[in-house]
Amino acid sequence: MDLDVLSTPGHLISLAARGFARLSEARLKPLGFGVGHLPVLVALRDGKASTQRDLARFAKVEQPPMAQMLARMERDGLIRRVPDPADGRSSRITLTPAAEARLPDAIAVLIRGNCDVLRGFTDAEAGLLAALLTRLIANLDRVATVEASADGSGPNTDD
Amino acid sequence: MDLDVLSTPGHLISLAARGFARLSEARLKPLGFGVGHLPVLVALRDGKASTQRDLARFAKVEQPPMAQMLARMERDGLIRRVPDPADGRSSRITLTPAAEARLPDAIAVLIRGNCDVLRGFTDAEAGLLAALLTRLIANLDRVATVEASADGSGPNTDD
DNA sequence: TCCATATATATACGTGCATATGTAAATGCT
DNA sequence: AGCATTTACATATGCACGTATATATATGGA
Repeated sequence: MDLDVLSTPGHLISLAARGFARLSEARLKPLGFGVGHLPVLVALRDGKASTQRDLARFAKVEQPPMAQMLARMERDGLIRRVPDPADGRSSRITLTPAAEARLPDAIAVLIRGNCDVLRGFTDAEAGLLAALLTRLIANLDRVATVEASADGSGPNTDD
Repeated sequence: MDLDVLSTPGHLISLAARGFARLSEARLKPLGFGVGHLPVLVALRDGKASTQRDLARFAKVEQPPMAQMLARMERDGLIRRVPDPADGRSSRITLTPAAEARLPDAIAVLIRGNCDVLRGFTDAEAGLLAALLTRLIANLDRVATVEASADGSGPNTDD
């Protein structure tokens, strides 16, 4: 039961994620993007979100990290923020033309990375991996919800 | 080809890794451990490594992050460092009794997390996921090696 | 209308990871 | 032996992520 811990899906996923992030980061850097930018860029381009809050939800990160990322992306000329005329607390976020122009290349880079990493996989195997991961993520979300409602911060644990 | 990027194994793996890390972090915190500590703890307990360099290699992280983690682990009473009498540059790193005593609980926590996350998976599916991830990681290592030798820092790109 | 609450964002701080670079000890070659 | 190189580690800096908390604007109920 000892070495086993480092052979579990949990640890393998962590290794895979760090490796893939490192690879993608290196390839995206020449384009002026980072790996974490992509959900934001895609959401903005597709109109799936335009506020910090919605972007955080879309990317499944907390609000402060999203705020920091948006600050860096604004600093680097990838996005613009204009105060929302209807809500003094909020800003509408838009892609800059430069970011939009380079986005297809960034997506292509990530697609290529996926192909590289799935070398030797049949289409069925690649699909199976995605399906298994999707189920695992669903379990993760479920467990996170349960833990959150049982961590003492919620008023009713007997829902 | 647009929404697709966020449905690729690369992105799914990233999501799964963050979710699993968050879950494990929350569960390990009461034991005084962090997720990243486990490879170090296991390697030290099993005698797989005892220097900073070997620990970094074992955990597959770079040397500076490992140095920082060891500094925090030493600060938190998980490890001790004694100067290597045979090599003035190096230190031998050992687990403290307290850390060793709590390690089995930490491993149990991670095993449980894996079980939670694999809920609904057959043994065959869990094994398949691990096998696919292992192959993916091998591809990742291969690509990383190729990119490293082609990034301009090497003297000969025509090996 | 006014105040309590909810919401959107900002800030502070800690961790994990990366790269780039500095320092000191060991090693090797002449 | 002496000096260049390699090695082990330390430090500086930056990004991504998390929690905890502050601030400002909306909003809703008495």
